[in-house]
Amino acid sequence: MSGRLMTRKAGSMPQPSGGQTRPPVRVLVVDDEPQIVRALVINLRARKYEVDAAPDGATALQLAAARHPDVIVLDLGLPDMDGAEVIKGLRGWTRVPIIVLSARQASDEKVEALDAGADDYVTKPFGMDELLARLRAAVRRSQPTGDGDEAVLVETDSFTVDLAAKKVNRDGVDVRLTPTEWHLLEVLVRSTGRLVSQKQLLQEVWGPAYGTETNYLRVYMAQLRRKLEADPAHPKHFITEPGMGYRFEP
Amino acid sequence: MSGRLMTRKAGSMPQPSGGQTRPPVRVLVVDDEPQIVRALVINLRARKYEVDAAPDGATALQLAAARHPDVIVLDLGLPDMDGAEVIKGLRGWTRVPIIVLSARQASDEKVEALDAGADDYVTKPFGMDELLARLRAAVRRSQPTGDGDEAVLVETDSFTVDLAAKKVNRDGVDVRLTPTEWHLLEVLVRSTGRLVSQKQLLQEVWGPAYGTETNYLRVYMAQLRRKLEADPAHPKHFITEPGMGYRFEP
DNA sequence: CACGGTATTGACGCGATTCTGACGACGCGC
DNA sequence: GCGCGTCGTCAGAATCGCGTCAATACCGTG
Repeated sequence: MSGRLMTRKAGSMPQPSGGQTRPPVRVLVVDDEPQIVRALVINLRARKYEVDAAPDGATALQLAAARHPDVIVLDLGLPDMDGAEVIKGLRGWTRVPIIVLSARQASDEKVEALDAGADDYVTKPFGMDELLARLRAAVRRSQPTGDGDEAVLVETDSFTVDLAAKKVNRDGVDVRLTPTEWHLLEVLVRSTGRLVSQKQLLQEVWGPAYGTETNYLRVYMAQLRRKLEADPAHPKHFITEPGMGYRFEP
Repeated sequence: MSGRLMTRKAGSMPQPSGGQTRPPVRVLVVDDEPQIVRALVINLRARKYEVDAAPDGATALQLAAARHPDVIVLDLGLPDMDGAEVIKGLRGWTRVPIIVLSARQASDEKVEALDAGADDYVTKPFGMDELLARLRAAVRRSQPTGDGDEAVLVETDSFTVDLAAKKVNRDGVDVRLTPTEWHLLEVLVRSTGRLVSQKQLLQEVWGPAYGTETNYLRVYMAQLRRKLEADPAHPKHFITEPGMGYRFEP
């Protein structure tokens, strides 16, 4: 085994997304130098990114189409294609963030790559910390655009919840909910299918100081059911798990 | 430094937006070194950007709130505030792209700035061409999110809002609105159908420092309704969601 | 300096929302 | 069968938020 690049910088580096409960982020690394690829793959995998690698432009375009990465790290000195061509090939159909790597310091090339559609440009040799930070920035930036106004609709057979617009529609008419009712519904819907403990619900909606006032839950759960369930006495979507908590089922 | 600090309209350089018929892009330059500011302002104005400048962090935050720039160029070595503080102050209420300038090459500082919410990091001395390219990249990136998917004309049964012309027409006659009224209407209309929280409204219209002065909202919502609603006492388009915010419905 | 228009406050009444306690129903273990 | 704990329901009381009005401060213009 060749000498690995141990670039793990200890705890000094803040990593906002935590790395633990972050939704999986897929990275496509495009470089023809094996040692660079290896270093990147090791570092990225260590930080729980899903990593694909491509050694040339053709493979890169193919993998990008097949795997739909969340961000692409692209070296410009590829054997088969000009870097700008790769970028344009990608930009023809996707807005995925592209971070360009290059050994050349020349300003012209930076301008060309950026204007071709790249999002960022890092010159080699680069600090792994910096690249990772730029990668985080690129991913963070694309989050709202990527899925900001989609997948916020949750439907059941009797009503529809729009988390973005904060609207509930039932039989074609909007249902008015009070702030507390909304908050409660939101927490439940965000954990669709999973059990949410009473303590967790109370602390989410009423604040960390509340953990035992289960009567609040009973009152507001009843109001939610009255407003949303077809038969409030026999709820089908807001399920009580006695002694444990509540569960929302679509 | 590779580039001169002179405006070079090089024909070879692709300028996607054309430069002439591009919608006006507002840039906020934050730096305490007058010569840097001057160079940037000259170059940006030559390319038809609208430019504001601030010499320190406090002014920057204030101007950002007042002028709503499309992109911010931020020097880290400000006299009054730490750079990361400025970034966080901005990120508290806006996603405007931030390009950080700094004389320090240190990787730590780059990581810190990027993780605080910056979009890009350029070290001084920098090539003007490169900075402009990164600026174009930042603006291009934010276009779809910024105002890509919203209509310029919004119609209701009693009035029409033209966001581009900044005009409201009711019963064939234009309605006069004060700047604050416009700003409020604009924010609401840009989120047509969606609920906008009072905090968000306050921070968008009055600035990031305002988050609790809900009486402002009450006063100006009343004025909007009086000017635009058929029956101000029973609004059909400017809906109050008690305890949560307001919603514009067509 | 006076003036008109605009923005910022403060005060008040009313309706809606939240809190709270009481009661009965149900399931479960003994 | 009985006691116990948990849940659902209800209604009154306390609180909060909103719309409204009016007074004051601000600011550029003539």
